[in-house]
Amino acid sequence: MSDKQIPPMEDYLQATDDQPELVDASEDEKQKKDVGQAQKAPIAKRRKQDMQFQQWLEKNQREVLAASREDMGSRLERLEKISVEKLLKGSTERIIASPREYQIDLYERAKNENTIVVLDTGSGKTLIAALLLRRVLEVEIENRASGYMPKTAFFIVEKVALCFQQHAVLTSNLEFPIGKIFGDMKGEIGDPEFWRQQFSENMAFVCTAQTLLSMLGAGFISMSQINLLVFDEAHHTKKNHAYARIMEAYPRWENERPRILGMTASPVDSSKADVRIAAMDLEEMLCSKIATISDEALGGFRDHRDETERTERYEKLEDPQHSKTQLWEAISRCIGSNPQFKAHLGFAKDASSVLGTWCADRYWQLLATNDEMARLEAKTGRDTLELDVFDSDEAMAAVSRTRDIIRDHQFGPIAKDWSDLSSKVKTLHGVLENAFCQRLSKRCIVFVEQRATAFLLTDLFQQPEISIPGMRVAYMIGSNASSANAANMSLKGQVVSLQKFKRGETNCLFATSVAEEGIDVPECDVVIRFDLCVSAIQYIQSKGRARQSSFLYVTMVESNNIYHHRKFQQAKSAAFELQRFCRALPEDRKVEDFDVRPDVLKDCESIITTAAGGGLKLIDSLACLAKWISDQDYSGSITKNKTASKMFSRL
DNA sequence: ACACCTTCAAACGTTTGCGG
DNA sequence: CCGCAAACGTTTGAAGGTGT
Repeated sequence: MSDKQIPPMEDYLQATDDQPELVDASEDEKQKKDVGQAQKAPIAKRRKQDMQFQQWLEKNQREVLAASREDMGSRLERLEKISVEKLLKGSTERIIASPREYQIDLYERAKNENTIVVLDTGSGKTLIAALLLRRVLEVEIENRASGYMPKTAFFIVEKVALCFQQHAVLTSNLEFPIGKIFGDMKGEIGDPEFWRQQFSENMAFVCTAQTLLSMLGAGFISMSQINLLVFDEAHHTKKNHAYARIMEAYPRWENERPRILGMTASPVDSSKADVRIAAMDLEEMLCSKIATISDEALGGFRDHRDETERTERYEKLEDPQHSKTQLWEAISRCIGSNPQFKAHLGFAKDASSVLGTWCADRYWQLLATNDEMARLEAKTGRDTLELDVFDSDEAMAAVSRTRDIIRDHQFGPIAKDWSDLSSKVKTLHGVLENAFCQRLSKRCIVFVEQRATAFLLTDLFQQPEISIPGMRVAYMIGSNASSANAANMSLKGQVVSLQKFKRGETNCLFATSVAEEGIDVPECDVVIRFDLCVSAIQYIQSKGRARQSSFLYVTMVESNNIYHHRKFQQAKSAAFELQRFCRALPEDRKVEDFDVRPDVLKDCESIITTAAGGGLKLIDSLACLAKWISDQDYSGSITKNKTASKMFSRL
């Protein structure tokens, strides 16, 4: 394992010490990777290394220059090539210099007690966290100088992408060394030496919840060594979510405990329970008090806002049973029994109703051109392998027959009168046309429920028959490959398409719920909910997307559908209720010393205490045990965590 | 119960670039 | 010219949440 470590920097720095001032500290990591091969090299080789470094430097500078330029066109093809980290780095500016009054206000409160800050996305939650972090780290430096045990601050996020983003923001705003941890560091994780080094180098970390949890479990760090916990999107703290598990380790009754700052746009995200109870549960879980600000406090920042909220009605949709296309029938006859295609068939049937027959057929066309088809074919072969050979052949033949059907099918253009598009799509087209042609909107986000819908709509609005001048579409969806769908997007793909949207290369984004959290596009001034918005949090979050002075929020509701209307009204009133609750004075809902109800903490007691001092919960103990065994390395028979953990999970 | 969404980690596969 | 290793992408599995 030790031979896989990254070679030390010294060799390299010596070789290039003619230009040390050009070495930006934040680039160290990349450098190490780029020139990691630099070892004890003969002169000639060293010169070559120098040259490579020079080239790398130049390349890097070109990229930085390009990033700072507002020159879209020439960057278009480059964008895909730059690493995720680079992409995010170029887009952050220094924000800490100019805090607003309400931010100072909330910061003061967070300084004195555990707080959950409730603010709309885009109104600078991160800035409050940065202020608090700076303060805590300053105190920490003093403490360390007077000989106290060193402590570390953690900024906990939920997604890897946010980890990059927040790290970029924090490092560009604070002078302190901040590390970044997420699950991608395969070799280093589980190596105590690595962590010791990390802790000595950095005073704060941005990390995903999971990784912090495993660190706590393995005893690399304990709660007593932490001075600050910042939870991004804190409303996730519930049930057995990683946030909640971290909080289980939190010493609730001691004085010397980490300060907590939760940040969220809306403290609850369920629609069934009473919002007040849910919000109080959250306060209990996080041992914190909810704090927010009134509209007046937001002041001029929001006064000139001209919000319009509208509901668009569309004609009742066709029954999926009656709108099936001929192509669908043909394919269904062919592979209807293949479970691999069930999802596709189901979606296509719905699509023919919700989006229109043209889209439904188009779906198959896109599916066939994608590699998806080949994959499904291969999977069909694998799945049926154990069965009868005859069955297997039969299934494979059906798949390839389907391919032929799709290939031979005549895919016409969209009909002139749009009769093969659904009323919903036509309405959406009208709204978008209005937005881009008359309002001259800059950016628009359309939220949909399913990923394939986003994919299809993106394709649809690129068709010449229907496209709107000046509108450039893209889509953004999550990255679960396993769910059988033509549409897919890796983490990098998400970042790239979001960056393009921010920069204006695309100005209309079709997105699933991934985009509801975390992203922040200031220019965005139109938000459309294509599928019904079902819960209060969706309503708040998607409204919070936009913070342009004139801003349009459109919800699409089926006309004469009483259920839709009621659902929407419920979400709206819940959102209103929640707002009122948060703005009530804290005294009205005081949680006395966080007397935690027993049922909230019923299975929190730690059952094992490791030598390193980490309390283990039952849920983590198996993994830990498996790891310990794999560390022992019994003659290579059990070398992988997974093997061991599978063994134990059978017990 | 089920289908849908999300996440992370680990295991594979493929490309690319370098050195012998 | 060939072979190896790093980087990157893809697939799989397990977990969690939500809502009908």
